[in-house]
Amino acid sequence: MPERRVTMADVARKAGVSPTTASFALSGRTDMRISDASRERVLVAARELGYRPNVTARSLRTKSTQTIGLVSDRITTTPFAGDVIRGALEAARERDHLLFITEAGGDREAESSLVHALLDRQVDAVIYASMFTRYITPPKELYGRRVVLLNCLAPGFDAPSAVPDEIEAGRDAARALLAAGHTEGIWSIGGHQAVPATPEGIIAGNERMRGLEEVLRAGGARLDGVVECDWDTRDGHREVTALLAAGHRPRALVCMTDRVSLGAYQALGEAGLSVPGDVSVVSFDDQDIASVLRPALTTLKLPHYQLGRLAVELILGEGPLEAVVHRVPMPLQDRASIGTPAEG
Amino acid sequence: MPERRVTMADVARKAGVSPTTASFALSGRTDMRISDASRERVLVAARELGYRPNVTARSLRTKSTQTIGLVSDRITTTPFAGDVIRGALEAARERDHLLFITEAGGDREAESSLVHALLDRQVDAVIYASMFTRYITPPKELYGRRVVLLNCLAPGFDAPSAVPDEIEAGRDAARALLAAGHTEGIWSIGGHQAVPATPEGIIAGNERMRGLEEVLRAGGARLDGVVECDWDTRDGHREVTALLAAGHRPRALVCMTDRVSLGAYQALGEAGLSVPGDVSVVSFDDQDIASVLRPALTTLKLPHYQLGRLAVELILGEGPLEAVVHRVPMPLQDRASIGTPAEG
DNA sequence: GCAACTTGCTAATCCGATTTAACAACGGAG
DNA sequence: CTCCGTTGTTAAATCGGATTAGCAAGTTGC
Repeated sequence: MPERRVTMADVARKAGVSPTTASFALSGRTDMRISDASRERVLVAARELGYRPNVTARSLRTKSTQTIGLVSDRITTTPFAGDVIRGALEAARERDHLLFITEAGGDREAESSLVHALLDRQVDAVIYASMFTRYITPPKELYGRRVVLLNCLAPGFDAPSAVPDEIEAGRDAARALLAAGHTEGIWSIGGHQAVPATPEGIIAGNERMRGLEEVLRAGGARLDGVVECDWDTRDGHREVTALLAAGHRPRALVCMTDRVSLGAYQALGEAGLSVPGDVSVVSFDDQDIASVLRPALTTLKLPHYQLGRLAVELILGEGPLEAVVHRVPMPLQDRASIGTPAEG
Repeated sequence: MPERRVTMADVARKAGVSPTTASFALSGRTDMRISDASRERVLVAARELGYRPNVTARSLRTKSTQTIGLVSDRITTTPFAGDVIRGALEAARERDHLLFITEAGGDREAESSLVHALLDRQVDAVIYASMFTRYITPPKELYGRRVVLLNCLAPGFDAPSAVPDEIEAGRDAARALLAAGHTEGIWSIGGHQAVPATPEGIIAGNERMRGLEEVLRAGGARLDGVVECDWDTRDGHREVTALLAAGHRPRALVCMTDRVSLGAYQALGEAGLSVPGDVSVVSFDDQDIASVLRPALTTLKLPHYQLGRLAVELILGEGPLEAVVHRVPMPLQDRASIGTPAEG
């Protein structure tokens, strides 16, 4: 049976001082004068009794619970976004904070009620997270609170955002292709996701394409074509198959996700084309499959761990939060799917 | 700025009653006599003021925080185990509870300090979770507390466990093969994981193999061989390649994980063998790739969502927890990788 | 008509800390 | 020998609820 917890009163009694003195000694405040002797006695008593402060009781007075709430749509669900949680968890632990994780499944009402549940428990701050980068409107309960937006943007809402630097990732994809000598026969599979399954999901597509085209153009190259489609394996397979069937002979594919790349690999394989011998592939996201495909996929990694970590670091930083957009680099995972262009 | 929260005292004042009456009216207790008129006035006042009880303050008195802690080694990290979190989250939400998620990375000291951090915050109960099924020793801080073990077993520790029913899964794999007509040329790739990267990680392997062999034998079939190896893509690829090179001609592979299956697919493909025309494949886990491979992989799903949900349901159930092992079924995801045995 | 209940409500206390205000004891200045 | 400031300590209030004990007023019993 969990025996009664040791309270500060127990410590004070054992040390032969008042609870007030014990409190000051334990909190180590210097503005209240406690003799070294008393302080020592309290500390020893606390150690011997295995005293641990009751955070709940403390926070009733201080208002601070050393606790952060994280509200997401479905962030824990997506296969690799667990990294967001891990980054946030580690950063929180380094600072002796705990995280409430919640998931609203995209339901506004659930979102509100979860935020209430968090506020009822006196969380110090809230991280509002999205599964994919998009514009959002935070629930009204969050206005005026200490908030950081993770993987989403809310213009007009006074809070910092942490998002992947998709534009620079697009540029890096182009640079990797140019460096290997690619200047023509370059196709984008997935494009801007202009007709996406998710109407808000256009940030990643637009920004990746913008960076890609900018650097390609500056390097004297260009895109032969952009295939607009959804971003799943099936789409990649279908569209690349169609592309080849239409008589095109691409030298390099820029696939907008690793899942699209997998579909592209399958379609190329079925057509007897090899990667990267016949066709180079560069991708985005760095999901699990990327490193396991044959050949291993060169891709720009979504910095989930860093995003989670940054969100916590921002929220636990000193001073007021400023409505700044923090763009986190997407590192190039340089593997084996880019080669020199195949001969005519 | 977040204006001062509405307290029960505010509600009482507005309703013209004492805080005591307000408390009773709001908590809806029937053992204290409150007139319908007063109750109604309090409820209206609370609604108009948007009153929400301060859970922190309440729990100081009641000891219950409506909060559960989850301690895991690295559960948020593994690609698909986010489902565990989701299951737990949903079950908790249905019961108006919130979850503290923590991750100790396998470090005993970190584990202890996290459990302390949870207890300091007065969590009602703790779920101790493992990434893969294994035997564990819970940190001593958990003894005598309300605990459920998720995906792990601790003989002698007085708490229920929720684990996948690996034995039955092994049986189901065998049944699926038998049903398709396979009786010979059956190989296990991965085996018991008798020399595993993780010395504790033998439960899944042993139990899957046990169920598999039991039903195969009862069905008049048997295993031609068991290839003991680690359970990753690379291992599957290497071992199946070696198997074929040694002149064996398997009709069905039982791969111990989907990653092993992916490796097997690659090796079979390179050898010009087709799935399931030449070789059938049945697998375990049902990771993301399983449904996306070509042909889609028939596999026994690790019931992560159900495990998470069950753990919470157990912990929030009435009465004392009993040290029972709950085996959660692993449903067969019947896809396209099993066919009738190839001729001679 | 008075004791014994019932009904409806509230004052006071508690939970475990933090924090404010005040109070002894002592030393030095004048 | 006072007066004042310093030092070390503590009583009491506070945070926002839950709970216990008790108190008026109205009802019933005989």
